[in-house]
Amino acid sequence: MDDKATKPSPPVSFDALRAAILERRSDLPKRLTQVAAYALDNPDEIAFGTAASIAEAARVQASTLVRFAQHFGFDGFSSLQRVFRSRLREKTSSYEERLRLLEQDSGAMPESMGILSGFITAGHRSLDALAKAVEPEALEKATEILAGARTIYLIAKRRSYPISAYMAYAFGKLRVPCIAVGTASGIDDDLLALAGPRDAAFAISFSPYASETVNQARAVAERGAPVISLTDSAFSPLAGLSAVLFEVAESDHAGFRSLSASMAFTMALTVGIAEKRRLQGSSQSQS
Amino acid sequence: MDDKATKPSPPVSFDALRAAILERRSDLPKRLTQVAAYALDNPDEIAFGTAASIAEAARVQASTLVRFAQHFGFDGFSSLQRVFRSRLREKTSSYEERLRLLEQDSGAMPESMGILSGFITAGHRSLDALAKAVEPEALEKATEILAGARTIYLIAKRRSYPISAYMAYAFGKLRVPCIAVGTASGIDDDLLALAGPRDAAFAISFSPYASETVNQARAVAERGAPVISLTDSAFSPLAGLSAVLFEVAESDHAGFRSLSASMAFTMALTVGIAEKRRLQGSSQSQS
DNA sequence: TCTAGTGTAGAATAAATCTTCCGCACAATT
DNA sequence: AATTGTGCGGAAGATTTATTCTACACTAGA
Repeated sequence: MDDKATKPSPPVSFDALRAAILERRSDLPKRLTQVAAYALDNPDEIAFGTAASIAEAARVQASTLVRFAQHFGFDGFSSLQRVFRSRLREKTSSYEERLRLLEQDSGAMPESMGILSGFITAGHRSLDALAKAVEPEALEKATEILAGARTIYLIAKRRSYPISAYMAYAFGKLRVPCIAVGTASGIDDDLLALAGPRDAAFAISFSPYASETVNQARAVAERGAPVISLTDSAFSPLAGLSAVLFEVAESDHAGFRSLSASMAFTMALTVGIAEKRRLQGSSQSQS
Repeated sequence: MDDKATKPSPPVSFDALRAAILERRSDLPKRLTQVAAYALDNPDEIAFGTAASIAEAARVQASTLVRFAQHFGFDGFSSLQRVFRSRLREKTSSYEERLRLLEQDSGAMPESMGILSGFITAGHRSLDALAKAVEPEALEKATEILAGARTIYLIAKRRSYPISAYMAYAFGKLRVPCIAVGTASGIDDDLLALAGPRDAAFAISFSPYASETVNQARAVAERGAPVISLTDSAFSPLAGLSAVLFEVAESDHAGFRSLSASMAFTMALTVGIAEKRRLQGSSQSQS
């Protein structure tokens, strides 16, 4: 009995399971075949539903589902369901797997390397999330607004400051007029007083939000200049006053974030703006 | 009692729920805000996890999740979870496809999105290269040297400056004494004159190498402080004077680099240093 | 036709999960 | 400074959910 019940092979990946099902499909009992067909046709249902609901949908008994799972070496239905869920999770992130290898043998490597691989993983994840989160229309609109601005005001403090610093550097190289607010000495308010409807601002603020950033962004907005914001949550206080808001959730490692995705995003924005200005600049004679 | 508990509006679509959360976020109690933020930032977790696991991840009590759900008119947590799950069903397989479509017919998508996906790709590549390029021994040694230093001098100009700015920020948070050289006004040389064998420096320079960075790094090295360097080529002028040299080739898109990998690397170094100092600090009584 | 064996359904059991409730703490208001 | 109200945490209770078990039905072979 035990040589039948004890399967040495509980497939861990969805693909492996799928292959196993297809292989043994022909010599499976009637109801189990039924389950197999349903499982392959409606994997999402299996992932989300309860045993009862799935059983009903597949016109089987709940216990049949358990038997099905056990036939393939699983502990029970729940274990099988886990495979179906993980499939949905990792639908987009093939990096997860690749980097899990790195994380695994982190026992052998020095701690510092473990930390590094953690940040690399977080970076990959962040970039994936970035790709998903950004709406093309929003990005296009933001680029347009900022490209059309006379002067671009960069507002960022603390953790976000390095990003604006890099933007300022790049804008300088690209000959796009911009002013980084809050670099030093309290002349910020005087600088912001120059802003008008023909200008625009780009504000960056991550979670603990610096009140100064918000205040300055608001000041600019009140002077009629559209504000484009980059933040890490829709809860950001910048949400209310922004013409366009980008939400980029930067993954963290051990509580620290590496700005990898934010950097990629802002560079794209920066280059996009410069590109658009180059095209506009030839027709409109605003040197 | 019933007019408070009986909300007429249990949002059925995820978007409606999201909107409702955003609208009422400001007048939500503390923990409920916490849940709201977590929910919007990690919708997948809510869809898959159990109340207990989600509660733990969001640092809340399980009962708070139920209260949260009820605040928005749901029957209980399960009803709310159903909304999150339905979202996943719809969006399933639309993410990656969308990006792939964008990459394929880049004529159809706005140019700005094409630039973004280019930078994202470059970022992934950079991170992969980083994982391969860094020698665990070198990283460990660098961490050790910098952790043992009395003061860490950060030397970076131009394109590298944002990186050192972020390091300075992180070091400040972690209470690691450091000095960012070259912030403003030409007192750099005076600052560097304070460096000695018990200190250490971290220099970053990418091509075209700023001569000032090299000079300052050399000055520190000559005063006996070991220099750790991050650069993009073994031919960097920093190569000769560095105790440890890291070579990280950042992929570019259209000639611009996004610092994604450099950021990940320096954050790993920063956190590694802080971690090591924390361990050392308990034995050595250097407050 | 009878018998042995395997598969299935449904109920009972066990486990996990969600929900409710109550005491406490904190904050705002008088 | 006292008081009232609201929010929170934790544990007990209720419900849903998965699993096991037993009796029955069907098929195949003699």
